[in-house]
Amino acid sequence: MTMRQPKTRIQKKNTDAILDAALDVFSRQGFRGATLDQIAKAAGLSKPNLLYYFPSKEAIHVTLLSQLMDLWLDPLRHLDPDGDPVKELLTYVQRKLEMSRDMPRESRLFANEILQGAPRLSGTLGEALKPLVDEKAEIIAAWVAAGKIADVHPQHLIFSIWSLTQHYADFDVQVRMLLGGPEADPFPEAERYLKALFTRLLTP
Amino acid sequence: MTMRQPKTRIQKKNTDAILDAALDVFSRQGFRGATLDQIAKAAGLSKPNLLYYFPSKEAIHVTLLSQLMDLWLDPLRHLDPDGDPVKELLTYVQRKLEMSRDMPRESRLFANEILQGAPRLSGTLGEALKPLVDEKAEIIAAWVAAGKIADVHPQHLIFSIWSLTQHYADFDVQVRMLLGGPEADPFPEAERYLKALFTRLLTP
DNA sequence: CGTGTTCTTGACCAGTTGGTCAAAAAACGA
DNA sequence: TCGTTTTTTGACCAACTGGTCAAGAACACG
Repeated sequence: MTMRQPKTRIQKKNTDAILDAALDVFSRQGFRGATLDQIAKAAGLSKPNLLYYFPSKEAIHVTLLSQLMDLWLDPLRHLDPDGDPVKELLTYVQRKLEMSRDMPRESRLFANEILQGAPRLSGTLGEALKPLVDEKAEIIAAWVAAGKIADVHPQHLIFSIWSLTQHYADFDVQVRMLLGGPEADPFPEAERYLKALFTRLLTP
Repeated sequence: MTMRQPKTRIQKKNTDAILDAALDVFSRQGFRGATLDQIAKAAGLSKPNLLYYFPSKEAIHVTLLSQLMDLWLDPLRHLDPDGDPVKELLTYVQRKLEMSRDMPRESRLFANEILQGAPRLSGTLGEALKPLVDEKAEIIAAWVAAGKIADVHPQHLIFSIWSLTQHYADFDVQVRMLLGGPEADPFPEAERYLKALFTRLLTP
């Protein structure tokens, strides 16, 4: 697997299977807790075959994380300084909540990495995340200054959106248990709750 | 180490050192990612000596978790149905935030366990956590019914308190990076922000 | 077809893992 | 003090870890 760009059908199929399986395993076990055997088994490949497509366990993890960062920050990028402030923020909350519902593994992968001190992510965090958050924090600060939303600390507002939405993915086991069984879907009520919360918080 | 109750000075000192070291390691690496060698080194003991005090790696982890649950739920137990509702809840928020500040390792240990699907905790979760949360959710529901706080979903309110406060421990690396450097203490501003948030959310 | 390339795998390796054990070293108690 | 108990450890083990390699199987294509 020295070639980079030209992917045959087989290459595409297998790298996808590997990354999907690795997402399963890494998101549950963390980097150190995951094993190549688990990933290989989940991908339906042999271990040497994994290492034909990726040079190392770490390479799989890094690939996963860098793909994730883009996806993960996308909703924040869409925060429009010219839109209606409260509506913009509520839309952001909802998008993030949908991501927790539809991509819980990605959320847990990210959480695991941060919990461990972000050893493989601190670079990206400073280069991709920080500038974006700074930029959006300024927009929020401008909204506050203009009296269009209530007086809130921009960064902490962003933290609260992240924590409240990602909680439903990362602590999913706990949430479902406390709401009385795995059959019930927590998300419709979560959406209502968060919408009310941020409406009351932000409306001037 | 067959005797259970009668702890000599040495036993107390060493089991404490082991549990403290294990908390460090488990909270960062998760159960599978942690090794007995890491724990032993951090505790200043040899690996066989660890296993003189605890029968297995899992036993150390289980001991930590069961000790933690008690501590962790303590602030919620203090929620007083006869107190002033908003004040009671704000006090709970503040206690939880203080725990994130003063016991971040415990918070991360818990987060790690839940992230992994709570394999070693699902029992305790159902037996200790669920009844307590059910009880306190009823108190909150009664406050809502009496019009003493705004109309919020009790369980989701509790989730939001947990997620918002624990975020400052679990995602500490990210928080500090985005606030501009590890030197600044995020907690004073976090306290102000959360107090305002829950005041606006709960005041009828 | 045939042949060159891509893909797959069984066997293997060195380092690490959780855990054992017997014997030595400390600490204790009379 | 000396014998007993508690504590500590070096040597060791089988299972597992990430990773290698050479050889075979499947595929592409003229």
